[in-house]
Amino acid sequence: MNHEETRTPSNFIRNIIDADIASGKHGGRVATRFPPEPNGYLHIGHAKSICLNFGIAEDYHGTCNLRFDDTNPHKENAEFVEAIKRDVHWLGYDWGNRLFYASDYFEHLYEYAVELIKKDKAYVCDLTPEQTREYRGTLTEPGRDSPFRSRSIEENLDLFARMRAGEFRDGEKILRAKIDMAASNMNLRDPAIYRIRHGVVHHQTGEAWCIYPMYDFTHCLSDAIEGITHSLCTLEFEDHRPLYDWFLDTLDVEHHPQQIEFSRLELEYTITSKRKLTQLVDEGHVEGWDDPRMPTLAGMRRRGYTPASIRDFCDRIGVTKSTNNVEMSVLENCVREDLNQCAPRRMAVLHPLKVVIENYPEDQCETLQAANHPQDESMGVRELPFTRELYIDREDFLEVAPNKKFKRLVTGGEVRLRNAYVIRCDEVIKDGNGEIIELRCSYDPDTLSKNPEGRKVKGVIHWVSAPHAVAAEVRLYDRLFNQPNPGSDREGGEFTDHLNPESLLTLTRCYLEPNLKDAGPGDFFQFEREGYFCADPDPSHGLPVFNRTVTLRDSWAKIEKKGG
RNA sequence: UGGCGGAUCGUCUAACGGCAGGACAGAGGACUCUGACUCCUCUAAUCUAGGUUCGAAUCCUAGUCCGCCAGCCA
Repeated sequence: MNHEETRTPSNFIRNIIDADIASGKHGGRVATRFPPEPNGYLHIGHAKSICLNFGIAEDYHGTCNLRFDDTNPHKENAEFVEAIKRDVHWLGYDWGNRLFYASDYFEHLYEYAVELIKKDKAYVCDLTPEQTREYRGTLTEPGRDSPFRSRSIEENLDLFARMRAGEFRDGEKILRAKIDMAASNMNLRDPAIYRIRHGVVHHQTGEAWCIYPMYDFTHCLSDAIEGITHSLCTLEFEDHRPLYDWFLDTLDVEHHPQQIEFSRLELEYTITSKRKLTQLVDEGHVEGWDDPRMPTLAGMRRRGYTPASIRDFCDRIGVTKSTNNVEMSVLENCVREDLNQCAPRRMAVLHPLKVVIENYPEDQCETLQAANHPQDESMGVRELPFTRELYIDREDFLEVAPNKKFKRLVTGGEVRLRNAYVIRCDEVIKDGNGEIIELRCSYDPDTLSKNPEGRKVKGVIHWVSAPHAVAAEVRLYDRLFNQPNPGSDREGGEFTDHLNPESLLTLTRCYLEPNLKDAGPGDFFQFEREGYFCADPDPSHGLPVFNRTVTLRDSWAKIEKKGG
């Protein structure tokens, strides 16, 4: 196959859609929807669904609605609604004028419920929640009919109207679909479709309602009302499909969308359960929903992940029904690939070690030029001040080379200062504790943008001019959990037991090249030889803060590891 | 012990009865003023057992293992 332009690989859902279009089903129309409940922030798992639904709409010249599944006001709020809209937009998708709320349909849904009652397919039930559970039976035993199952249509109509009017307390009555208490599929054992909820203010409908429809009843009808053709959801709703179809077959609706289920994204070393993410925030294990260690879109944005890299990731992991556990390296590769192309290069010293160039004039300051990108000239150049006193990274100097492969600075050895001169280390200055505090070096004036005569200098290290350096705080992030599957509590432990205590390392004394002084929130860079970083919106103690998005691929670390 | 679903290189995924391919990871090498990037080479898979067929990852039969379901959550 040589369809290089075909970026989006095919999958079983697209195959179904292709077949539907070929057969003329839905008149060849494609309409999807992304239906989050506004009870938390969007995470990487939602990104998979967003890319799937909006991606299909784009490729098939169809539509994709953003619909808030807001039928449980108890857990939802307007802050989440706004955050979700912001994150979908940030990811690069636009719902145009197709923003909906399930609550837009509350009146319509109520009428459908009345229709169900009139068809003798729903009844008001007075059983307590405990009794309902007892009557439901178990996985292996059938349930028993509720004693209220045989109420007359007239009585049900009256009772349901009075439920709406607020005549009954929470839990006193529910409206149930009349299906089959002996069904092997538990969802069909007369599921609840309306419950009573007093005293909650719904973020959209306020106090207009005291009864709220359940998911199963709401979702299929919302899809039908919006003319959705393919209703894509995750695997745990597979058992609900017969119920989805039952409502649409029983009621008089114009469209009957097709529900198709795919497997949830599982990512190594992370969790994507909303309950658990909420717990991380509430218990203060992280700083908030947008903590750069969170797998939320808000967190990933703050961490420096680009929308393009997340979309690319979603393309690469594919869509199937099989259980999966995607390696972190796939995600990391996606950001590196994107950032490598578009991130300007800068120099930043994370663990400063003072270097004095003894043969460089004390009052001299040269302005050197450096490319913003080694492969992309269009990104231009920047200026770098070079002076007698510099900082290099402590990790780039060792008194004695540990092995022949070590290319950095050693006592008496030479190294190239990136974009500048070759220097030699002549003397090591230590404090009373034997700690190295300064290096005395000399430079070769004849090595600016050319190789030294008669010898080879293999190593190149980064540096900043001491008097020009911008002090900054740099935060190095590592995985939030130290277990590949922190969410699967096999041994009955809490998932928080697997939190990585070293997920955040804050460096408070870093020195950046002066060009970084004007970086604005969200600006991203490659700090050469260190990784990709982006400017955090909140300064710390007056210092600019940079977050490490991801390290560079590091083959030296592998060599070191093997050698040690 | 009920119902529904799943199983292909280490990981993710392709194949629609006809050469098991790609990506990530891993190994080796080339290049390099980033131990980055790029380039080249290599390693590596059809859950098991039968059957149908000229030919099976794909169809059939019987197993095995894994996931989901007993909210007035979604």
